[in-house]
Amino acid sequence: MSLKYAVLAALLEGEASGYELSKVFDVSLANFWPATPQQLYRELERLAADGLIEARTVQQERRPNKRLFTLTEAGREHLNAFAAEPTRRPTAIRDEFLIKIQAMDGVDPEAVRALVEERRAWAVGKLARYERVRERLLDGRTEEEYLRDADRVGPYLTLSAGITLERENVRWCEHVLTVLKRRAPLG
Amino acid sequence: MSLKYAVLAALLEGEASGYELSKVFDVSLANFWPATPQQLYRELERLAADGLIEARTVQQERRPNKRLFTLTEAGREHLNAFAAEPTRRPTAIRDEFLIKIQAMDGVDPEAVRALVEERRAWAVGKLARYERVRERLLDGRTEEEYLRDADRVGPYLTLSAGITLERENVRWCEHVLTVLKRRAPLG
DNA sequence: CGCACCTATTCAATTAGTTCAATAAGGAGA
DNA sequence: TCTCCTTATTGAACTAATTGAATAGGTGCG
Repeated sequence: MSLKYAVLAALLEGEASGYELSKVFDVSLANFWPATPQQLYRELERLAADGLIEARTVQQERRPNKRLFTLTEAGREHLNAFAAEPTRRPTAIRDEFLIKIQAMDGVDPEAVRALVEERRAWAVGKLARYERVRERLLDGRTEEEYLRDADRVGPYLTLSAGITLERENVRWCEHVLTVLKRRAPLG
Repeated sequence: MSLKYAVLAALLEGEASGYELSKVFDVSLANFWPATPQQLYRELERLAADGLIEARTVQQERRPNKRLFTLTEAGREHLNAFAAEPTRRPTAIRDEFLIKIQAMDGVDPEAVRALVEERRAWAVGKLARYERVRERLLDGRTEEEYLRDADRVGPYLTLSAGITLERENVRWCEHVLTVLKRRAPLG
């Protein structure tokens, strides 16, 4: 449903192939709408059929050919209309890890510790990657300057939401680890 | 895939009907694995067929009859085994609103402001509901006492993750609103 | 030289999730 | 009394997402 708009929004950054988008959707940018490569290729076909994006094939000599997609004017308008509408669906979070935490009291504390430690490491890594993207966007300016003067602030604001999320994630994990330590000596 | 375990984990709180679970999955508890009533009823059928939960029908005079489900010993063990395993799937967030923010630079600032304001109000409401659940769980004790002494801390820890999330959500929204105000006079 | 990995895309099958609606009885309020 | 809301569950149809694999040339490593 919204994958459509996630793809259009990703193409605001410029021309991209399905493969490039699948990298972006996997790691950095669109962390608020995950999609597998298969989903993206299908969606790109549909969007092209609807005239919201345009494809051109680029012949490559030492690589498989690729198809690069760009937003059409119709696609841009479609996206803008969507972005101006009130939000229909609330945020949906699916987190296997938190199910495990909910049920942690029936589990060996050492296994729980390992779980939380893994999560923490993962969040730390993601945070570092986000911070690097942030530095690249700011390019020497302060956040205040950037947010006052830049042409586009949307990508920066979603990024800063991601940074906050992962920062709090790390703090939460560390909190849980101290709780586990405090409870351990009793067991 | 994990809906199964989300349901089992929800039943750790005690016997419940499909209807009751659908309320819990909708609002308070399992905010990290949303599910519609239809999904829950289907999943409950499957779990009962697999012997992980047991059903009993309760005749009601002034209401439709309901079927109450409880964890079986097999179900409890199944859940514990799952919770001790390393997490396979990373957190998946699907957020239509953040797609709109990503694309906000092509949109009337007043429409964006309304969007963010709506999101803020929603987060404030959710936070208030979470805080009420928290007070009920703590029941006069301090957090430190609770986390040291309570039989089960899983539900409290997932709740506190939710509280942190919404708190930061509110702060982020307020930040974006000040950014919009600063940029508005220029347009 | 062989193996594994990267780019780049596509197909097929299956499972998961959404949407709409029907049923059925009681309670609340105009 | 008419209508709408709540409890409680079920059915069917549909769309979206996941999984696994196939293809195919190139690069890097030991």
